[in-house]
Amino acid sequence: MSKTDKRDEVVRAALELIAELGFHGAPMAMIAERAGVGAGTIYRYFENKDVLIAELFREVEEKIYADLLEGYSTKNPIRERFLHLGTALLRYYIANPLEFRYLEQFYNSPFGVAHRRSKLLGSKEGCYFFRELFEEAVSQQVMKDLPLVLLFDLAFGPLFAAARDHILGFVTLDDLLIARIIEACWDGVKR
Amino acid sequence: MSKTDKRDEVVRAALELIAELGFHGAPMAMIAERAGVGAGTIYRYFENKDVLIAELFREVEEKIYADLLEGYSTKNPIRERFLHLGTALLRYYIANPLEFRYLEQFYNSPFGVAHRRSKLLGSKEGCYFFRELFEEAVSQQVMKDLPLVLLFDLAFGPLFAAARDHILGFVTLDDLLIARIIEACWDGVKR
Amino acid sequence: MSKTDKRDEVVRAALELIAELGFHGAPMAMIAERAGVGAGTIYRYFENKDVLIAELFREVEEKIYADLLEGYSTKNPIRERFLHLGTALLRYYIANPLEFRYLEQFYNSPFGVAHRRSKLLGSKEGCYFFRELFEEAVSQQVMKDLPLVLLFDLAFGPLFAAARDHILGFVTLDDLLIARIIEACWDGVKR
Amino acid sequence: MSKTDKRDEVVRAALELIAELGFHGAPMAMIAERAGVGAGTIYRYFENKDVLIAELFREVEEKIYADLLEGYSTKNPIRERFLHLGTALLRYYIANPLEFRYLEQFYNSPFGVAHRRSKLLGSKEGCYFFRELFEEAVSQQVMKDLPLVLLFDLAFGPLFAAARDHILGFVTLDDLLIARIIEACWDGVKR
DNA sequence: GATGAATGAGCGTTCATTCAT
DNA sequence: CATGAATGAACGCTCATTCAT
Repeated sequence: MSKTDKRDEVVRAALELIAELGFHGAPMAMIAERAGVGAGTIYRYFENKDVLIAELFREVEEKIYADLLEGYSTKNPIRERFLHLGTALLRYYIANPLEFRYLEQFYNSPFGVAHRRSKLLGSKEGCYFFRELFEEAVSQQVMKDLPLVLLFDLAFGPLFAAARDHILGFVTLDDLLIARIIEACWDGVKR
Repeated sequence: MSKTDKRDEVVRAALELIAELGFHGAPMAMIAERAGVGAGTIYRYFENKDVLIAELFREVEEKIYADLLEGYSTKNPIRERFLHLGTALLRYYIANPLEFRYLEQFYNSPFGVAHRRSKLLGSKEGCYFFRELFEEAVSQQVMKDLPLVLLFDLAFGPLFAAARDHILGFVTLDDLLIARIIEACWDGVKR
Repeated sequence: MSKTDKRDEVVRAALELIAELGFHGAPMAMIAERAGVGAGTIYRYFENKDVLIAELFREVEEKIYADLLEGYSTKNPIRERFLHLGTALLRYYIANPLEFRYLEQFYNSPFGVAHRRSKLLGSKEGCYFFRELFEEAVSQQVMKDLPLVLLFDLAFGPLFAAARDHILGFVTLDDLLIARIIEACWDGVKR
Repeated sequence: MSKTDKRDEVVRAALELIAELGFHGAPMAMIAERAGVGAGTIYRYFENKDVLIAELFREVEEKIYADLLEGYSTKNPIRERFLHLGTALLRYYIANPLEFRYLEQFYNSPFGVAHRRSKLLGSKEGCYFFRELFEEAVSQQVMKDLPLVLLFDLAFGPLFAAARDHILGFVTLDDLLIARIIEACWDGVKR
């Protein structure tokens, strides 16, 4: 097993266990066991548990952004771009329920609040395209004239909630439902 | 201090501390101290910490439902009823940030998932009026023809997100903004 | 067993084990076991291991100072007072080898250095009578005109070393030898 | 880097780090890094950490003895020889504070006790000249008629203490003070 | 009933040592 | 030979829960 393999196993195990059990339900020893490594090994790759959690978040976020941008073009009309991003995001969550539940854990924690704060205040790149799209949409009077934060809430609040309900088995989202949900999100933000 | 007083003090202390510090940041001993009772006393009223957490949730939920129903009449038009409930809920969250943050903690935990499951599958009363309203709205073709769960997501996802952003200081919601958010939620669910 | 009893048991166990095995050879769990209490119990009385170590030092020091001052009078001639203190100190160490070895551990550690520093710079009371005696002796030209620190080194360096050698069994100190050692210490500092 | 070079680098690094941080503050990995070798490499030269510690002590001691004997002649008068050795030793400590602090760590540890025991009981060579000098001094009635161990304590206890206080910055020893300290040590042991 | 001292399993983390490369 | 990634026992410490008072 190569060096990178061990690291990846730790990341995978942490994702699985934290998604299932939460940060506090997933002790380092359990993560190590699931990863098939010694407890001390984790600390070769991650300074401590917090760093592991933050790094795992970064990796998940990166994967998602890469996925969202596939086939995304700023030349398309705003509505189309919105539908593209929304659909891709919801699909991604549904296809990767562990990652989704991990994100839930992360956002709902001191890490998440700090992250959200720095993303809003500073110019945390990565999701620049969301901000770009929404600012353009507002300036062109295609979206409601509301603070960006609230537009995000209107657009992604339902999306996140729907993904969760699908993953928990409260509803089963097929292509049609996905499309209708994203349309409804658009209805919420559009002028 | 009467028996009921002690119990209430424990509930209040638990709400404050868990809202501020999370379940894991609020040890029983700390709750006891804040409540002004002995650590063992909590166990006279609540079998264990999980039960305290669940019971506290029940009380918060009850208070909220009572608040929402003030001035609510099933005789009013559907849209008006929706706006009433949404506005009241958002206002409640903003006015009671500790309770809101407690709910966040609760929903984002194994408790929350179990609770949501039992509410959807069984017919957990309490929020019957939401279900009534939405079912009526769907059957009268005023709302989109989507599963109830998704309509809830569309309606309350943004609301919850907006409340969180206000409480975290990312935006400041005044009466006008609140009205516009609830209108936007309506845009999301309406046909 | 009363509250104080447990605390005392912890102190006694810590003294024994640290004296025998050093700070690092005496884990908290071992101290707890020797004291006949649970591991967590120690933390009711001492915030952490460092505090336990420091507090234990304080108690030992206090006991020693009390012992030294028995029968000590500043009205006696300087030489007599010196012999009194030196003899009492050496006797104390010999009679309380665990405490002596604990002090050794303590002085030879970051704690000890910090303590020594604050004692020399600030006016850490407790051993004021040593300083008083030596300063008086210097000003009356009975002791060598050297910095106080060095006079302490000349007086107590041999004393400490002799106590250690007795405790380790390299020599057996009886009353006569004790007297001759203290005389020799006096020879070292006297003018 | 030759085999011997690596070994020497390990010894040097261990000296530095243990002197600064103590045995427990200087992990093998840290020593390896400072020495510029792999962690496993240390174990080629030293069976384990204890052996490294003991070996390092032996080397330091050897260096010191070599230094002391420079210009030392058994033909000189006893007092002069005493002053020579004492002065050279104190100067050595002051000029090599890392080695001094290492010795402190070593003496104050199970190693030190064992070493001292074997040196007194067996006839650990190396410092034979100290023993020779003192035995001669006693038999010629120049030194007090005390067990050898105690004479060592009287002579070197203050010396060691003074070196420590200089290194910790509690006093600054210049040539004059050094001379006076060694004189005072002589006062302590002389008849 | 009410208390809070006591408990000990369990946590995150370290580090001397090993061994495949 | 030399390496350093891997190990896992052991550490200091926390906290939900119990129970003698």
